[in-house]
Amino acid sequence: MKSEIAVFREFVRRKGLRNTPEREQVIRMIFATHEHFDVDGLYSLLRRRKEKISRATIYRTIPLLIESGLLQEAYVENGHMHYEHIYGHERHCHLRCLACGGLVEFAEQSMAERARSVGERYEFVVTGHRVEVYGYCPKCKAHR
Amino acid sequence: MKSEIAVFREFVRRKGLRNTPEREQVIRMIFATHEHFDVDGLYSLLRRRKEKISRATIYRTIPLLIESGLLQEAYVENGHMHYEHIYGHERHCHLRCLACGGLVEFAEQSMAERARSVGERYEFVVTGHRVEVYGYCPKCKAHR
DNA sequence: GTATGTGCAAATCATTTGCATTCTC
DNA sequence: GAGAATGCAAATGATTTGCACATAC
Repeated sequence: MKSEIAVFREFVRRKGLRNTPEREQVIRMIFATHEHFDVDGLYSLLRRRKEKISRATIYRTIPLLIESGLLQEAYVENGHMHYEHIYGHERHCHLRCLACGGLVEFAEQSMAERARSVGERYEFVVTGHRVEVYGYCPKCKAHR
Repeated sequence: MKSEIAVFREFVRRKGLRNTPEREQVIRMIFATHEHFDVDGLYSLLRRRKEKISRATIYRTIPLLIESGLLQEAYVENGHMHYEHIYGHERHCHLRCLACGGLVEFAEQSMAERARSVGERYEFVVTGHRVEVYGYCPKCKAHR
């Protein structure tokens, strides 16, 4: 299996774009973190590692990563988007508590299968899916 | 089955809030439109009907509608949130084309069942779910 | 060498908020 | 009558963009 960087290099070449050290740093950092991130968190992480990459570059890189299949939007929280890397991972779904905002992840093979079969029914080429289930977690449902 | 307005009135009473004609207009308009909407679209619709309701009121009403179970966030498009009313409807899922942005809706009972069963596994009280599948629609996949 | 990418700071745009006024209960 | 809700306009905060300089191919 190709590395994320390799996938991105190929994508960039195919599109006639250019690869840069900044973009590769962004990719490495994204794949070094366990899972979700937002732009500001990523920016801080990069700064802490002494990488001088601007927010603008991060914002400009993200659509490329999505288009190349490395990344997907996960959910909006506190008014801004959160992303998750999806290359080389089992997809997971999110279970969100509406009261405390808590997030539980779960892997659900059957969701992925259903997503694919629905896509086929509409003659789509399915590349991803996102599932969010909400309700009240054990702690919060007790408080109601 | 109670009307949306009745559900909201009860919610408001239970929370010790107040009902207002503005809120009821918002609810009527949301349930009069077939399905998805965004704040600006709703605002324009209301204006066209000569209802003088400010954007601020719409923004302040939406969280109440979500909490009362009438509405849910559907997806982010063009940088802003889109909502869908969910009371008295079969839930539907979305199939999105990554190339042209096209949206197909589908009802998928099995998704709802899986959502519920996953929630139970984590001892959540499940109140809703959101599924988005993406890929390339028949027209766009041909162009690649 | 040329087109693309980067960083910065300013601009944009959705959403939120302070405040004076109006309205529900 | 008291606490809530509304409308307006200003504030906020995430994201985008113009531009001058740097860099990949």
